[in-house]
Amino acid sequence: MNDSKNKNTPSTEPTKAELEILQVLWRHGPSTVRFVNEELNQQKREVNYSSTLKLMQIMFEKGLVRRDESQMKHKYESAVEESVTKNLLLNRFVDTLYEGSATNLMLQLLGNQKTSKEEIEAIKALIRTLESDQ
Amino acid sequence: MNDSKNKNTPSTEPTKAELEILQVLWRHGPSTVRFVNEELNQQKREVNYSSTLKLMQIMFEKGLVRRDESQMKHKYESAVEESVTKNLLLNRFVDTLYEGSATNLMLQLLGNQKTSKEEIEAIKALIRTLESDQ
DNA sequence: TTGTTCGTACGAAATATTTCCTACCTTTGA
DNA sequence: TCAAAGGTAGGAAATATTTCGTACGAACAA
Repeated sequence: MNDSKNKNTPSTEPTKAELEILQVLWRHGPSTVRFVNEELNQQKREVNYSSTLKLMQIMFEKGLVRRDESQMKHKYESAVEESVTKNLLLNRFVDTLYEGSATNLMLQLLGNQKTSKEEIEAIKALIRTLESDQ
Repeated sequence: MNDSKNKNTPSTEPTKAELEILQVLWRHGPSTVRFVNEELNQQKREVNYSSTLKLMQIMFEKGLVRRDESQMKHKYESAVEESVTKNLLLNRFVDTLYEGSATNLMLQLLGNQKTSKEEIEAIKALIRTLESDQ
C-alpha cells in the first residue's frame, strides 16, 4: 500500500556516513551513541562525538533508526534491515554501472585481480550448491 | 595536491553526476558538450546545458576527461578507462558493503529477486566456462 | 553540597556537489 | 553588415552532506 512507511524499504538511501553507522548497528545491535562513535573511531576514522550524535539524530528523523529513550543513554537500533538495504544499494549499483545486468558485474568481479582464487573457488562452490538444490 | 599522473587510476572517484557523463563518453567516444547534454536529457533527466558544460569543465580540471580545443566546439573524451574506473568503484563497493568479500556479494546477488533466472543461468554458464578454462 | 563527567539538543559552519545566470566571443545566414 | 544562434568561461547560488561548538540537564563521586 504505502511503500514510504514500510520500515524495510527506506524511501531515502543512506548517505556514506549514515551507512557507516548502520553497519555498526547491524553488527552490534542496539547501541549508544558513545559506543557507535568509538567503533567508528577504531574501525574507520576519527570523528568527534557530537558529529556522530548529530548524524544519528538526523537518521532518527529520517526513520533510518529507532531509539529507546527510556534511559538517559539512548539506545539506537537500525530501522532498516541489513539485507534489504544492501539489496537496494546493490540494485542501484548494478543499474548504474552494469546496465542492470548482474552478469556484467560478475564478469568484472571474476576478472578482477582483487578477487582472490579462494573467493572465486567459493563462488563456484556456491553455484554448485545452488544447482544441486534445484 | 592532485597527483593524478596516472591517467587510468584517478585519485578522485567520479561523483554521481560525473559518472553519468563518463558513461556517455565511454559509450559514444569523443563528444561535444551539446551532445552529452542531449544524451543526458534523453537518457536520464533534464539538465540545463550550462550545468553539463560546467561539470565537464570541472572534470577537465580534475583530469577525468581530456579535451580537444582545436575546434570551437571542444571535443571531450574520457581520460579514465571504463573497466579501470568501474573496477575501482566495484572494489570500493564490495569493501564497504561486503567486507571485501565477493562471495558475500554473490550471495546477495543470487538471492536477489531482481536477478532473473536467465541472469543466474548466465552466471552459472560463465562459471562453467571459467572452470573448463583451467 | 558542589564540581566534574557524561549525556542530549540544536544551530551553524565547513565541505562537497550540482545547478544555472551572465558576459562575452565566434559562426552563420539573410 | 548585423542580428541570431550557439559556443566557452567563470562566478555565484542552491543543495546535500558532514562536522563541530556550545548550552544545558542528569548522574555521580568527594
